Amino acid sequence: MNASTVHSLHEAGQRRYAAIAERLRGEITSGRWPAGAAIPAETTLLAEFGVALGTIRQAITLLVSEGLLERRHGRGTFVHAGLTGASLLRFFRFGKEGDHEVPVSNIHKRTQTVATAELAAQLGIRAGANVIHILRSRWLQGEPRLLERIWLDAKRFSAMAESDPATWGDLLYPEYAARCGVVVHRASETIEFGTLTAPDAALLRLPAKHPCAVVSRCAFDIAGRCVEVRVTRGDANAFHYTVNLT
Amino acid sequence: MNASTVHSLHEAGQRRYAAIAERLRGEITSGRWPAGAAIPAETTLLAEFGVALGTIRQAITLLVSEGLLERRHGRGTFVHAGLTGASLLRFFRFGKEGDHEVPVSNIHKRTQTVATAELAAQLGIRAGANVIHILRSRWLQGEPRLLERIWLDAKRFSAMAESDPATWGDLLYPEYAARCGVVVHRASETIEFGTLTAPDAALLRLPAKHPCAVVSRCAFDIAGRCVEVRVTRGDANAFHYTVNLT
DNA sequence: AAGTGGTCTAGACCACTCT
DNA sequence: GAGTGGTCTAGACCACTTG
Repeated sequence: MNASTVHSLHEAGQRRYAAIAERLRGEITSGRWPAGAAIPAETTLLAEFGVALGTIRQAITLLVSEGLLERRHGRGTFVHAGLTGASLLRFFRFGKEGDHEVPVSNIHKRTQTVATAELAAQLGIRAGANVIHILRSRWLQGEPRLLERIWLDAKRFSAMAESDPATWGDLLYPEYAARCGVVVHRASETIEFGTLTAPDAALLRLPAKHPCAVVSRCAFDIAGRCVEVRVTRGDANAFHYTVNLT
Repeated sequence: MNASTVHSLHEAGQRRYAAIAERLRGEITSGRWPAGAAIPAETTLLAEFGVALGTIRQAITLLVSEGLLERRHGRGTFVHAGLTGASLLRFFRFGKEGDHEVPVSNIHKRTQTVATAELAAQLGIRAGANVIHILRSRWLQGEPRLLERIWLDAKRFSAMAESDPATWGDLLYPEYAARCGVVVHRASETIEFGTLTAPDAALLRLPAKHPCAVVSRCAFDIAGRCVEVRVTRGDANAFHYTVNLT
């Protein structure tokens, strides 16, 4: 990391703390500072950039507010470790209220196919590029509750094509991190209602055309690239979703 | 506002900026500093509390991050003005995509009734207390799209019981602010799936038992008290809702 | 004890908004 | 030009975590 241009960036009208934040952001999004790792101490950065403590702290505070960094008092500042996925499925209501058991995964299919234009646009790859497609159901209390279709860029996730699905855990995001070095940092979900096709209904042990909730998710890495597209269906009558709005 | 205790609070182990923030929070949540009003300048507060600029700024930053204050460079710091409600209904998809027209309101009923135990618990009043109940539909492109049931504490919202509904605008939150001095600061929504009763279906010009999305909202004022309970129903096939997760 | 982030000071100067 | 919030400095000291 070369600090020499920080002051010249400042001359160009940019704030010093913003210039420093941009440099740190580069270290993070490029992966040179990997998820979960500690970044240099504030006093180290202060000397490296030749600025006052307050300026370094302002830069770090900015990245903390963006969710890229986490401060831990007395220990250091760390690159945000990413989502496990467990917190993203708290929305379906099955069995006991307040029960946050992770549903068991049952992989039905893992195939390679080519991206449609729409999927390619979402994943930021070219139409016709290879993608991995996963079909799985997720079980709670011995019953299939959710049906998930997942698409991944085959190039980036080659380890997911080569490894044995039986060795995967119930949560896929830790697998992405461990096997492919891809950390999911945020996600965007769209909720709609529909009805189940006959094959999907059979997998969920529901009648064909049964009403279902459809949750379409795009998961993004720390650099803001979409890395996974996932469509989840479940019984509409067992669906509830809570959101806080400001 | 008496600043004399700030340093003594500090002695008690609390941080100075936290003690100051607590004082400012009191001015806001009590209504002494009303929504939309400017608070004293940083230099004024600095002198009043006898602390350095950085400490005042840290206190204000805390309240900004809580959504209680808004900074405007060169103009001042203001108490958050509250939600209009327009941003809360961007989620139903009707007509053209990206169209954010505000649906026209049609009041069907405004009655006084008594709170059930559940409603009273939500509104923070005693069971059996008087509440105002409003039934209205909301129209877009000449069609009824949403059916809303709204409950308000009759004591706090007496102006909504006395005024002529024909004089209300399509958005109720500005009416609450203007007529009752109640500002909606945040809201919590739960989404579920259901089917329409015959009377509700008739008002929405849909067949009885038609699938519907049910959005149940609690709206909170700046002090965190629930001031409105609202249940909205609309055609499930026209529903979509997008959320960002971190 | 050493190292980390957190708080606080006192003061200078910059950038934006309004009159 | 006057008043507001925004940036930056140089340094002191506090609170938390780990070896």
